[in-house]
Amino acid sequence: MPKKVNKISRSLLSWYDREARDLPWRKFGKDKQDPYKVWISEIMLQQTTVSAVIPYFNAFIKKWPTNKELSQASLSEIQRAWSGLGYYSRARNLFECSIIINSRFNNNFPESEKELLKLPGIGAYTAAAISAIAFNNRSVVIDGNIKRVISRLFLLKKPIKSNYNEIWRFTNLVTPDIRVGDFVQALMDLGSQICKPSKPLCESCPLILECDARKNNVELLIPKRIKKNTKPIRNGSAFVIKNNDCVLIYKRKTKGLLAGLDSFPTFGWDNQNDERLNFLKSLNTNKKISNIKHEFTHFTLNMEIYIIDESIAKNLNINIPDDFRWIPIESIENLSFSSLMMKIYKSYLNG
DNA sequence: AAAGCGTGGCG
DNA sequence: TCGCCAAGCTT
Repeated sequence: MPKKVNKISRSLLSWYDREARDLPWRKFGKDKQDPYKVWISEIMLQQTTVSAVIPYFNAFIKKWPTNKELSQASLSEIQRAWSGLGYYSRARNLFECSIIINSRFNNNFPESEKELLKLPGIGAYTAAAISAIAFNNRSVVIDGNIKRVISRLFLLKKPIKSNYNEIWRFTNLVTPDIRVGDFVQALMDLGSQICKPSKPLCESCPLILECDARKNNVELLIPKRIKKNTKPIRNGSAFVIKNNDCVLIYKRKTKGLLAGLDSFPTFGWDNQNDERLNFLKSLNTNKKISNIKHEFTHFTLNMEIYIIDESIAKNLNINIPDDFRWIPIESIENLSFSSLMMKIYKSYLNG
């Protein structure tokens, strides 16, 4: 086993030296890692593809090159920079974390996994990843890719969801004492480029001779997958309410779905029971312009889009809450819109 | 501890 | 088309 373990880390690192992707947050060789950039990239990459992250990362770093500058930004600015990327609580936690790093750590990230784990938005994976990649500590890093790679290398048959301890033991076993940051990134690169879930490119894999799943011809059966339940369908209504070339916008509640983001007034789909939106019930909904379908992780949304133009709005006896804002149409791109809201806006433009 | 939380791409 | 998937965290 020690021989196999040694071979794995050496083969993988030499593969990484040849094949590593040149990603904007990566430094190679003797270049020093910037913990701030490692942190931003790791938060953005949570459940998010590399190709989706790259443009957001570049814009983000351009706007806030250091933690000091980020900590002096406003939450809404950061939410706007996050607009469209998804999982928006990440932006809120990122800001809170930035303030802590500024005020308590003088803008220097703590180097230990244990300290990193205490920070908002940083869980087991991210703490280990920052520790390994930014500071080259020998942390055991486990993400979705690594779970799959390790399960195949050692023929671990239990579903990865219920096999954390065993996967940790084997990952610990293969993690080298040097070049830890390169090693964990190599494992993740291998998982995403070669040891893919459905069509692994075993013939190109530097670890093909060490892989127990491959030896037994079961690489496609590992890790074992559990089929998900079918997604429920929800229905809702969204309202583009016009007044003098402005549209009515409000900020969503600070907890739950699309928390704290700007939004058109909507109704009936998100379990928020926001009493500020009660006035929508008295609106005439005869003027529907379109339907929109939008997929969330855990439900499918069918949204009906209505236009309420000023001639109609004027004659209605509605009380619009104080914290709603009339936003000029042309400055709508300055808002922190989710992709759903952007979809509604585009539907309105085409409607 | 299981559920909630986004989005866009892909086969 | 539509289910699956992608460098998880929080409660």
